[in-house]
Amino acid sequence: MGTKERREREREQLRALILDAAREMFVERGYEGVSMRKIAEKIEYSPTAIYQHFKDKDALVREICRVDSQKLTEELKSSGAVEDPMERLMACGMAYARFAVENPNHYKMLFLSQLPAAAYEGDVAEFGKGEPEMDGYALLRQQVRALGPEVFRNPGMDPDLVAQTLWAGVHGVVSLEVTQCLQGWLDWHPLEVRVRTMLMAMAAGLFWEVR
Amino acid sequence: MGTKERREREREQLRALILDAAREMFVERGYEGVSMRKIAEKIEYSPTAIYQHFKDKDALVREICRVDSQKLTEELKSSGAVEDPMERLMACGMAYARFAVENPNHYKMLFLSQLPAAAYEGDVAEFGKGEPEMDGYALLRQQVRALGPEVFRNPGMDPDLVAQTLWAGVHGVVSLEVTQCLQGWLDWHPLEVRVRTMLMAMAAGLFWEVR
DNA sequence: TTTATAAACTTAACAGTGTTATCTTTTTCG
DNA sequence: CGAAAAAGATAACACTGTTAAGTTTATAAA
Repeated sequence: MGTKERREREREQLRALILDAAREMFVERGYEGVSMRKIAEKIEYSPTAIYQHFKDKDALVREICRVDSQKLTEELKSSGAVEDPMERLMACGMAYARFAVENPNHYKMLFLSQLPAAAYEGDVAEFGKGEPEMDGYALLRQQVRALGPEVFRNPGMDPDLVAQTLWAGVHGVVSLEVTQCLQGWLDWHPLEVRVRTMLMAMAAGLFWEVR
Repeated sequence: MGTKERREREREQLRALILDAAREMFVERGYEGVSMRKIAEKIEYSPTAIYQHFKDKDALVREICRVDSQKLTEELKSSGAVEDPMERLMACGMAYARFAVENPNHYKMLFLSQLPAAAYEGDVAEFGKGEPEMDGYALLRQQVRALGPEVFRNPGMDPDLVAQTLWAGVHGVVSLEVTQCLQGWLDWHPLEVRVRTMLMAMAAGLFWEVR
């Protein structure tokens, strides 16, 4: 009588197979560089088989992003080991930047395309939102709050605004890096220097008593 | 024998026609939303006619970007009217952000795709000095230098690094805006608040005596 | 003016894309 | 067993960027 369970399990296995193959290919060649047909070829199924598990290419990519953005959150959580709240925040920013340059195609799909926007309209998207364990932004906000309101240069400033500014700052540096938009005619300082400078500048600008 | 001149002029006219039609369409629908065939249809030529003026779609987009990034530089130059160097720098940042949100598709093509990168590889020498983005960046650097070295919190800091950090900061805010990546996931503060906060934070972090 | 030539332009095609209607095969269950 | 359903494949549609080959048109030479 466990046939139904087995069917369900097999279905899940194929879904996982698709996701794994697609992930690998997207990581290597980016969104545009991967076609449904090539994914199908890799897993030795017909292209239509994929459509029984994902509505379309975007839904597939979105699912990969959803899962992998949790990996980003995991990376960020590694900064939790740092004692000092301010240094922890800096470590979090550096971890973020590291993830981005080590997974440029993932990063592009996550934060440089408008795919997810349309995606998160659905229901599964809300999954984990607001919980620091699963939501990278929530983690960041928590870390900002942990600094205590007394370190804010502007006492009335919303911690959310601070968090959003910090995020945008690091995002700005790494996104200019991963899309090598201005490579060649600008003498960029090394990435790590730029990230560190950005973090230091924002920290010194937003908070008291930094170094 | 002005026939040759006339031919050249007519050729230039068609080129301009293509550019204008393509620009309008790209502005409205973005890179992916516009096909060579649709451009051709709009100007009432066959698709191949376009290829006599531009090597491929990327070259066409690149040319549009090249011209229009000059417009960005013009916008930035408008901040020159402001007397105080620090306030001028802030005005420049606000102008940059304004351009981005008013021309989101242009901004995406300029700084959120890797098109230009691949483009400028071939003929850096040709573009080189007069490169519009270069001018925009040069303008920013000039404004940073105009502050004088005594306002740098870190006296030894390279003005280029400062300029690159400022750019990245504003770019981070507006790029998260134009790709509405995290729309719905996050309760964003209004864009203008975020840009202003970013500029204030970086200014306060990088320089002395801000407000 | 007629003709060769070069430029402009189009047609038709190639190889690819995401997606889906239709069909076939396989599996489950009464 | 046979019916029902699920899984999967084939073949097609309507696109895409791009180009080889052919056609028209305008120029320059004879």
